[in-house]
Amino acid sequence: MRPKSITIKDIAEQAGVSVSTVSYVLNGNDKRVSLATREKVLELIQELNYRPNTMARGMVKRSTSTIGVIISDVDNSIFYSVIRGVEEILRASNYHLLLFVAATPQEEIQAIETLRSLQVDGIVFLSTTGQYQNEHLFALRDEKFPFVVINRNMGEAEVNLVKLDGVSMGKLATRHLLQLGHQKIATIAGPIASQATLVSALERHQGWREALQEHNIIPLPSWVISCNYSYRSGYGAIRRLLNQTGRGPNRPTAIFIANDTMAIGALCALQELHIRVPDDIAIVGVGDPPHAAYTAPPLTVVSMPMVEAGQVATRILLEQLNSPGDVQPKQVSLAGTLQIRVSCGAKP
Amino acid sequence: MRPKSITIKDIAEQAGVSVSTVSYVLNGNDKRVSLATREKVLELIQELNYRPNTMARGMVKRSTSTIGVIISDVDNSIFYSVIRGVEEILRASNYHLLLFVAATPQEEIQAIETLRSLQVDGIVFLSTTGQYQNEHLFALRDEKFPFVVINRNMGEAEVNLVKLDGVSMGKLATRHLLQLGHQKIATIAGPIASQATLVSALERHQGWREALQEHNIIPLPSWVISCNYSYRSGYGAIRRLLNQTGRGPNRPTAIFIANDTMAIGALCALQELHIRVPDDIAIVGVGDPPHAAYTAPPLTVVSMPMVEAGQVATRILLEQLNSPGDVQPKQVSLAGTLQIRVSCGAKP
DNA sequence: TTGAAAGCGCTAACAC
DNA sequence: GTGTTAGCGCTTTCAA
Repeated sequence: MRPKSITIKDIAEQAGVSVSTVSYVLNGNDKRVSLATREKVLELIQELNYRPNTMARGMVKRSTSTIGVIISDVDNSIFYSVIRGVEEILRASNYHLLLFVAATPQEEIQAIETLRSLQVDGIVFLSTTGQYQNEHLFALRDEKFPFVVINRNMGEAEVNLVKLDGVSMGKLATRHLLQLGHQKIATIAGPIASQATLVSALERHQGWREALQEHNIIPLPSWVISCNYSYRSGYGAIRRLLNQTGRGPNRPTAIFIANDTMAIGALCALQELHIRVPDDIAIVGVGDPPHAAYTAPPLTVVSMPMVEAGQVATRILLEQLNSPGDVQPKQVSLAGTLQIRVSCGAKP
Repeated sequence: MRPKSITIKDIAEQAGVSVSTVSYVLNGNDKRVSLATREKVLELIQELNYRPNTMARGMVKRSTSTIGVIISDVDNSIFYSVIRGVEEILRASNYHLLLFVAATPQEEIQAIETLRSLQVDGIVFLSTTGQYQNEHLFALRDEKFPFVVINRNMGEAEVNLVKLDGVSMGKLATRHLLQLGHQKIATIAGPIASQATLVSALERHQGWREALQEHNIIPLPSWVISCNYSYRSGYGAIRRLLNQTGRGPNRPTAIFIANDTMAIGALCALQELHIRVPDDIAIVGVGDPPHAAYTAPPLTVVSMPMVEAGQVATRILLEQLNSPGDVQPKQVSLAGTLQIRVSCGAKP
């Protein structure tokens, strides 16, 4: 219980006017108030260092200018990129950001409840990857509670959605390799064949395949190593790949690696085997953590526009909040950008 | 303006009781309410999916169970570590986190105002590094508004403060080198001599010096390169160092580098010069970003307990919030931890 | 141009 | 045990 602070009533009394008058000047209902009173009130506000109580205002306006952000994982550099985007837009619109971390569906449900208790105007969901339960999101939608989802597989559901287009990323990366003259392009894929198949992995893999197709290249089965996005799996993938392809003519001259973590693992394995990158083999990854520029050699990657994802999602949300009637759910797909560094041998 | 939701009044009517009764069961004033009514009320709450309005409650209780976190920079991996710590503790206490980014003093002042308008119960300030204006924090303190500051130079001011002990970090790192038998230990320092001198840099440097002293080693002036914490400066420092020391007996066999970014720059420069790490020269840094484990070779560093910093800060704040009278400001100093990897040649 | 008063959803002192 | 009621700080209709 913090101490009683100075209120609209205080300044009304001191100014010798009614609270409604003060409220008018506070809310820029300027035409209603005479210049004289307005000035007096403004002065008092300054002097007494009055600070409007957003909550009290929120009670009557039934809006807090606050939106909740629920993230599934703090330990991921994509988070702060997204948060940055969200924060930027929110700040520009005088909205505020209530941050929750929810690693499990139960926690997420709890976070939603709490956020709604706190009367947030909307929610942004940010998922890193993985499977999700979505029933509670469908419930939100049915209640017409405004929210938008970033990077989450919602099936065919009609909700506001910002997705990162894995197909185009895989394609972009692979095309780069093709343009550099590579023909035998292997891939270290994410979970595309296990019980824990991920849409992102499937999409990126598909992009690789399509790019090859564009050049009429039929990939050998031995060029594909299916992993699980982890460092270790990327590390191990190199030996598996080399074993499968042998040293003969089937040996790939380049590898498309479906995420950054595996790419760094692969880099390490290659170094241990004294296989030089990019001289002996070219490497391109997906995802651009801050350190990708500082690996040895610096990784060429397709970076994901996470800041933009945060921005777009937030804009969609605010737009909906400021639209009177029902709004059609928006779905936005964001493509990646090639960051040419050293690991493919191209000049940046 | 979101739609009117179901309120305590609704459920009171349906249950045929008064709002206060509902309020009693809501607030666990259980002894007051007969089992029968309580059950009925609880049932209705379930059924109607009633969700208490935290703001309305906050108005009367004059507490929102929300604390603000103001960070100076999103693009920093220490940020999410701290946030994680803060969030953990808050969640465990049923507090909520309102996040603001404020890169300049003006933005910070603005953020504080907004946060107070939002009636947060307290504020955690997280600074990455750099100079700060502190007047507005002193003002906060004078108003007895609860807050705690992480990693910020507050002079002698008596405020809640969590600091990262740079001296012990420098000492820890340098001692490791000494224990490995190094005698000629150079340092790439942060800004210790420029117009933008940083306390953290001074402290870490001091730690280096003290560790050498413990072994009665008098460092040569040529062993010290003063930089600015940036990648580029770390990169450039290597040539400067080598030029200063020459190839003779003064040439150091190890370097203590005052932050991770410079360490990675140095690593890169050394690689280009074909100086092997750790064989030709050992490297130890301060600060442990996620990728330090994946550099070539993996960096041995003194890591800073940022998650813990967030936890400690939050605990201090919550403690103060739950103490009736005035509380003595707490100052906590956190030491680093040695993460032994490859760049010093020691076995992990 | 200004003010009185109702009400936003909830808590808690007090009365019954 | 339960209800009445006075706020918490603010906005906004309606009347003056």
